[in-house]
Amino acid sequence: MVPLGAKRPGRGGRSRAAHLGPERRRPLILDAALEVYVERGYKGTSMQAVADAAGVTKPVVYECFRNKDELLLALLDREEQRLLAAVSDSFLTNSVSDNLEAVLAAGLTAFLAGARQAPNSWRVVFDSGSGSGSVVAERVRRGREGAVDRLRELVRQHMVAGGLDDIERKAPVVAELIASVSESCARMLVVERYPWTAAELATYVARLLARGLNPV
Amino acid sequence: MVPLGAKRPGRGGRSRAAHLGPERRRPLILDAALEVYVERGYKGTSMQAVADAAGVTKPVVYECFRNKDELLLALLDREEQRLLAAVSDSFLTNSVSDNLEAVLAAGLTAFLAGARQAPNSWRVVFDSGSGSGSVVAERVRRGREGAVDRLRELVRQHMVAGGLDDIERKAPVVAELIASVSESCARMLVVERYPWTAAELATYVARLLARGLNPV
DNA sequence: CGATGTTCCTACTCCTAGGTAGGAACTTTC
DNA sequence: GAAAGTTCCTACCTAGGAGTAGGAACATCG
Repeated sequence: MVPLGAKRPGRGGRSRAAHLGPERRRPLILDAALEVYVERGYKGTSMQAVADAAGVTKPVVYECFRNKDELLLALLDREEQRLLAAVSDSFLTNSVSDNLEAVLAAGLTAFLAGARQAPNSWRVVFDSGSGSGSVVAERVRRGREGAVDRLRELVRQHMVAGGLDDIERKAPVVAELIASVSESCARMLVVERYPWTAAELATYVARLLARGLNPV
Repeated sequence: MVPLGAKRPGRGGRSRAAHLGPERRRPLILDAALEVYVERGYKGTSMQAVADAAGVTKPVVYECFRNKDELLLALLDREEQRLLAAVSDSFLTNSVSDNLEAVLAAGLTAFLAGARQAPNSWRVVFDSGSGSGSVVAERVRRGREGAVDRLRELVRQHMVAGGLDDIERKAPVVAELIASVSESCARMLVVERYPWTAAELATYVARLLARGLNPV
């Protein structure tokens, strides 16, 4: 009906997208999805919006991901990997001892430095909390739970070594506290942009926690 | 998708709802909305679902609240009041001194007891975080921000009294930490149902924080 | 160049959820 | 009991987003 030529409804003023195929297109779609997700949140991340941001039309997105859930889970996977990679990087520059404060400081520094190095990844993984619809939220929850489980074991060992009482009840609490404090610190740096470096904040908070945890 | 086979259009098998009028109906709608919100989350809280839960049809809901945002904001207001009332109640049973640990313990006990006493209110106010669409999320954010502001002043005073350095940079961090630790504790009690009483947990955590904050 | 297979785009369908119009049922008042 | 005023319900409209069918543009290979 309308002779293509100028531009039409779907695309703004763009011409036809490059001939890449699903394999090579997929990472680009994820990039676009990340961008949209970060600046428009879960609700604003429609398939149409992602397609637009990728300079492509919806069916192309659907050739790369079967549906919206798969897209978002794939995004979550990728950004989680990125974040873990960044954390690993930072870990290598921090030697770990067996004293609680040092372990906390090193781990927290790595975590915060990773978050600051890949802020968008951080937002996807941690700022999705409840908002995300069912599937994504559930995955985030499981991921966090796994981290807290490991943290709890670590805390328990330190408590045993320190000769504390009532460990079975206290360790889970302390692990949760450390987790939420870590997330809170990351939010201060990434979202609120407090004027601290990752190492500074980690050191300060680790000392605070370690002092509180050590027996009087 | 919906197997509306045996069911009929609007109401299931219910008769006509009582003749109450907007004024008297409004609180009932809020009750229904709370119930739906708590068990189905933000996304699941459609006007239809609220109407069903209230034993009423959509237009009745719209006579009580102009639109969905107004409904949810009204709900947020009401539950926030409930929560504050519960917190005030608990405060009366805890005398406050000028020593940091005692102040923290008293405040935290009140907060946790309030959360446990009105768990559904707590969920609406604190568990809505990012999920809620724009308006509600924004209100929650502002409410939290106000609380952190007050907390920061309190922390600053204590730091001044303690003769600490770099207060302008540290006070905001500590205030944020206390806030997120408080929320984390409330989640342990209300959502995860850890086997602690409010007072126990508050005392334990307050000691931990106070020790960490006091100068060596 | 023409045939073949891939990749992309236009143009739909379907469905959900917000929101509304207008009439039916009830209550109150005389 | 009938008129008047409320309150409620049925039935609809609409926007927007998930997901799809089928054809147009491209690339590649002969």
